[in-house]
Amino acid sequence: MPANPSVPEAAVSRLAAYLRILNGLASSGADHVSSADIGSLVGVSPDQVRKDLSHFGEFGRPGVGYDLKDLRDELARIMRLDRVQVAVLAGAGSLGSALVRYGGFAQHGFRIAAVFDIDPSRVGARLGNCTVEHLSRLPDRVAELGAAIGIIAVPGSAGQSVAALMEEAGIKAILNFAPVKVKVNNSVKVRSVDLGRELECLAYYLPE
Amino acid sequence: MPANPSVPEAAVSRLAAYLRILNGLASSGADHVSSADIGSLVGVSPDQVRKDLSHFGEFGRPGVGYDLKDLRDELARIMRLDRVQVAVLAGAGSLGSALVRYGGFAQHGFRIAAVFDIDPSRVGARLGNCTVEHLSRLPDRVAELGAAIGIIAVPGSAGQSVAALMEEAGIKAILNFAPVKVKVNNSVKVRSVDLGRELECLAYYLPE
DNA sequence: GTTTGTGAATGAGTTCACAGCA
DNA sequence: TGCTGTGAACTCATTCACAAAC
Repeated sequence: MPANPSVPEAAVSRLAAYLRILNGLASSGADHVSSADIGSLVGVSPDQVRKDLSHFGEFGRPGVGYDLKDLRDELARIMRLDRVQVAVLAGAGSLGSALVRYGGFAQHGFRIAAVFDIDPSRVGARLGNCTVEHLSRLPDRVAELGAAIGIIAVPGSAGQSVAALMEEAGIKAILNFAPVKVKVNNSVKVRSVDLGRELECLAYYLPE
Repeated sequence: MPANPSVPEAAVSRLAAYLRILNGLASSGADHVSSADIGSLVGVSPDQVRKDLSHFGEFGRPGVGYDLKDLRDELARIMRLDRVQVAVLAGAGSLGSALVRYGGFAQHGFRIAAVFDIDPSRVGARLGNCTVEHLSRLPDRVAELGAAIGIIAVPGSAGQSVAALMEEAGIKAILNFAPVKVKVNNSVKVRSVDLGRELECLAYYLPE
């Protein structure tokens, strides 16, 4: 079931949310959940939950619901979150540093195994468990570490060239925080988060 | 033209991107642009550009295109980015600190005018131009500063209560980084960015 | 009675295609 | 000819509704 392109991207995002809920519920004793339970905790309709799951198979029993642990394991497998994913980070500025310190990633099974920057004054600095390395080391290190995920936290002007470097190094998925649209071969998946733009959009909704 | 709800949210986001492009182009001499120019720089179709603009009026001239500065000014007005927007930030942890240091916001006309945290060990610390204040000061300070935007960078467990506090204080738009769905009165606009989930979604697209 | 899985209906947003103006 | 603005066609996702399973 590897990355079926017919599954809406929004559905993939919701599946990640369901998985979190199930992980939370797993520690709290219950052993079955319904699509209504999941939906109300995540904020979507039960129909939506069932439709999202139906892209991948039949996991529930009519009249009963879903076995909590089974469904959790299935979702983790579908989302490739049943193993540790190794990521590398380009950019050790304020955003990059925050991402390394942000515990959330490790907690979700991601390991930021190397950090790179092009600024010599940052190279050699300690950041979390990593020592900042020069960007030119990225290809070698990606190969050594077997990293499949790249995180771009560099200024917009450097975004495209870093993306190209990652692609060349064999990175398969990129989380891009640089405020530019990066172009890569379409075997590489890119998701972009533009913090400035998020705020700009909010301003639109302000009254007068 | 205040926050027409019939305008798709995706269109609003693209308008912000167009505005950035236009700001870039404005310094580079040109005085007219076509929807094709804008589209190719942002990565959307010319049709899309024209359709997005058409929600707000007619800004171009057939056969000629758009006057660069006029369009820039119109978009800035539509997006409420023709004035400085005052924001407050809740959460002075690693993500909150990074957001304050991240120059990008100021550059786009946003001013983070106050930072709050509930942890006494952080209160009083210096962060950018601000001194971290106790969260209980938020309502008074929002009123004093006339802030309309709130940024939530606290753990998930505190997200909902902080959102409620902001709503009560008169905040009209919230950028939420806490990994929970926050519920507020629907006169308050919320956009959420869940960094953990972004990475989780990427994992799905990895081969094997 | 409860809850799933899914084809059909609805709805939202994007793309098409063209009339009309410069 | 070149480019805009926009109704119409289309695509895609969500919601509905119901038969089948427990």
